[in-house]
Amino acid sequence: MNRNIRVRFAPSPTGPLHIGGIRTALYNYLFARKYEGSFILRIEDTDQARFVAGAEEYIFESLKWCNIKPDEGVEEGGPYGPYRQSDRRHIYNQYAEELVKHGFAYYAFDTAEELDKMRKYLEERHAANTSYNTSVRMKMKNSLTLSQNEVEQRISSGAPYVIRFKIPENEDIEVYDIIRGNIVFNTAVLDDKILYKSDGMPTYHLANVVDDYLMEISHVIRGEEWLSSLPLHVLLYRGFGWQERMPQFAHLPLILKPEGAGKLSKRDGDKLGFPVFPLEWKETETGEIFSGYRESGYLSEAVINLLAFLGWNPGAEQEIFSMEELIKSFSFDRVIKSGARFDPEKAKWFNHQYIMKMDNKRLSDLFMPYLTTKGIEAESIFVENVCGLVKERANFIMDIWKHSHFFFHAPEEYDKEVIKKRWKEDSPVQLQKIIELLQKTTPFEREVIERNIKDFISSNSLNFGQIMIALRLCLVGSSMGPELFDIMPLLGKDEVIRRIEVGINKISVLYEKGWV
RNA sequence: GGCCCGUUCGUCUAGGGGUUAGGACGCAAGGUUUUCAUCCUUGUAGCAGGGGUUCGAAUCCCCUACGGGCUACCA
Repeated sequence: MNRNIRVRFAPSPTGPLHIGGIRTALYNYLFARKYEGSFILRIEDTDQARFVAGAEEYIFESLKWCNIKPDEGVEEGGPYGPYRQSDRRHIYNQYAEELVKHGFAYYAFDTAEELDKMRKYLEERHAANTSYNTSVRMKMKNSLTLSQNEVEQRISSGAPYVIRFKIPENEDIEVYDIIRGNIVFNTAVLDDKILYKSDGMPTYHLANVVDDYLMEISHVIRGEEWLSSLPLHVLLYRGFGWQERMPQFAHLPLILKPEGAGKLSKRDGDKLGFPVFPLEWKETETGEIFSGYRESGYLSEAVINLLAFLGWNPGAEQEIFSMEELIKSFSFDRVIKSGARFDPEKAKWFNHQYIMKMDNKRLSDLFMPYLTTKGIEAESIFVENVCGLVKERANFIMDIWKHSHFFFHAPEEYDKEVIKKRWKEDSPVQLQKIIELLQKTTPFEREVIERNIKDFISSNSLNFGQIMIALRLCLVGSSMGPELFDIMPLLGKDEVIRRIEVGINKISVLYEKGWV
């Protein structure tokens, strides 16, 4: 590669960015980092009608959460700015005009009604193609059919017009795609796409080519949905005389719905119980809420890891990759060509892997807000220790509560099935002895407690499981959770003894009344 | 409909002429554990179909089928 690597992620702020977009951003980012190039974030907001308030901020925040940092962009600035197309609107017109001047484009004045009529007409005749193309453009109202005089008159009188690209009649356009190899398109099936809209804004096609050129983009890495417009873009580079500086293209496979047909879309997630958005998004008009990975208890590292593996793999058996490792291993020749179905179960597994190996401090920072929601206040060192004990059984951040609630409040109920199976006539007597034993246990630490209790059980020839479960019932309320010898020191001597006392009373009552 | 892209276990994938077609998720069984979870072991299941090319095809070519994308003054 003899050119500086410069790639861009170019989302349009028409709504929340979904994980397909995040993955595109990620691949761009990985590629840029790997070759020490630049990753540019460009906002493509040329469609004023589809502008959605807050969408741009959402994009920035999502990328931040994912730890994908642009080198240049709206927020970062940079030498090729501005990085928002609406802020660049003044530069596109001259390029569109240039194409007209050189005969690669033309003005068109057709109204929406006229276009409609044309399509209907062609449809009725079962035309292979109902688009504005080489075979119909000479029948429409444009600068190819109207006299120069009339064209000038219309434009100067302020009549609305667009600029369309004049597609060559019958020519094979061969383009190389890094992922797919050579692809041939015949221009006969292409249409005279609008480059410049009557509202004074360029369309994606014009803006994207002009900006990629001006920003010296070396590689265009985008979703497969753009593959069909690739020949148009190539023709545009050619029309401008920029073919020498045309970027290389890589069209990524799409992320498909977990079941059924089509690419992953907005409503799939909440329908099937997984997020499709990185961050929660609330539709301002309808108030509809779309869940996000962050709010659903996913770790951003896990999301990055699982997204990286949707359409790419390192060719080795390792599956857990940090961002640094991804950067090191990423390459286009290991990007898959076919679309990948999103698998929520595998996503869950990835998250579990990351929660298990996550540092207790960070985990507790993430878990703390959930505790606050429950009205629980706890010291962070205590929460850290709790997280350390239960993290391996949590798939999501909030699962920690499910596995640790007994650390924060004494049991109010006792699992009846467990009482029935494990509580015995003499359980209260034995537990009473354990209370006495624990009272004398100092320091109240894991090893000491364990030794004392084990000695007690064996010297009295008691059933280990029976005693331990009775004890667990008192402390936890059911037969779940980490090792009791780990739980007790965290709870503290006083609380442990108090819980056993309460447990003896309450469980005995249940047991005697035969409620179990 | 037209054009383009694709097709290996249910899902994500390894594999580029000779493999018992490998791994992961899921699922199932067993083991470990005072409990739950983790963990370990084992099992489950796949080259879309048909033609070629070849001594030999998951691998190369063609056709069919199926899936997907695009087909807007949207990106």
